[in-house]
Amino acid sequence: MATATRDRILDAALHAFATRGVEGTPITDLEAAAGLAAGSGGFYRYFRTKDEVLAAVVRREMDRVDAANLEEEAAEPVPGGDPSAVIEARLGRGLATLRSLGPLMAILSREQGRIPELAAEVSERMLEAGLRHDAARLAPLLGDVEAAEAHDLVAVILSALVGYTLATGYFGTPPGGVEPDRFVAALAGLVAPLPTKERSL
Amino acid sequence: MATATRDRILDAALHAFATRGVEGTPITDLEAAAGLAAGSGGFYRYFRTKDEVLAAVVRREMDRVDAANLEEEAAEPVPGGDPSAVIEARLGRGLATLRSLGPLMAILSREQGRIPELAAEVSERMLEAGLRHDAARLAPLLGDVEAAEAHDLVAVILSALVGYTLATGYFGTPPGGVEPDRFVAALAGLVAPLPTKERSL
DNA sequence: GTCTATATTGGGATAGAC
DNA sequence: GTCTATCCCAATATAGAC
Repeated sequence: MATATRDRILDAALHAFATRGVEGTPITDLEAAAGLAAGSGGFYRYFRTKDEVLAAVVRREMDRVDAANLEEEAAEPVPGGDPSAVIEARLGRGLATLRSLGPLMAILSREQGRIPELAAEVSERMLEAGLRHDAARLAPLLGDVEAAEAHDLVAVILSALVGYTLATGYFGTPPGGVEPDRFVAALAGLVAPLPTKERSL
Repeated sequence: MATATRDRILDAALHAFATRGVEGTPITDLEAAAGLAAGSGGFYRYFRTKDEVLAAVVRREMDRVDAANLEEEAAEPVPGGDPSAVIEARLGRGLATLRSLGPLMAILSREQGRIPELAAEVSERMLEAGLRHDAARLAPLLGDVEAAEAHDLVAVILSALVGYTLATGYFGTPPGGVEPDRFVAALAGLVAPLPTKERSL
């Protein structure tokens, strides 16, 4: 099985880059973690540079999450029922998705603008596309809220989820000691009281 | 003036660490930016290692913000008036403070848990203390909201501000293209409709 | 307090055998 | 496809003159 080694390098890189950073991870370590002899050039059979692995790792994670999102949405039941319950459920799933992206977010946090093309790609695929998608799904749930307002609202909600996830990752403990369930409940408590379609009927 | 050089090293380190990371910044560069000859050991007259500069930079920034916060609060007028206007004004100031912390946040994002003691110090001084402080100031504005709810609520608000600031810093553009004023307005629009003291009277 | 010069090391990358 | 061996450079850190 030829490419199994390549996948093991990617697995090792995802974990090592997230915990110790790209600069902080010698290629030697990736070789060792992938079952190659440390210090041998084995790595270079699969990637030319460390940044090439980085890009491959990031793209593989994005693909993985896209696929998971598609699957999840296909499994989602018809959206009938109490809009505020729908909103809370969606917030919970959104937070779970972000948490599954923990290692990727840790890597991006560290690398920041070092590779602008990669940052732009992530911004578009993970942030902006998700934002448009969520705004389109939220709007029909709200009554007399303009589309532009729904857009800003989703930006606020997404920022809250991202900020919570990042802060938890940085410090190892959630801000204020607020556990995920309570966080989602508090956020839903802010969003749900808006005039929803049910109530405005 | 003996310590002027030390301050210039700190200035250079704050900027360089924020943009290129600690690992990505050779001590040589700090020397050059501080007006010393690159490659000379001039740096070592003031700091023993790069991590020692890092800690000094982080603490200086925290001190600076603490001082600014104290000053700002002393200048704040008596909180009479419309609670929702007070809330929006506070959110705006909170976001401005976070943006002034941009370089520090960029540094912390990159370093993550590499120096746990430093991370714990920042978590307590910048996040947890601010959260307790804000919760104590928000609670009297809200009517029939429990103290525990106010606490969770402030965690959500702070997460939103942090997420917005970090995302803007990472990608160079605010999430969804929502500019700070509109972001604050949207967030205030979520918080202000809660039962405030004025309305419940 | 700052310089020139340099010792030293860690790690990226390659050549060529197996 | 993986190994041993090695080249090479960048960057930390020090010694000692000025």
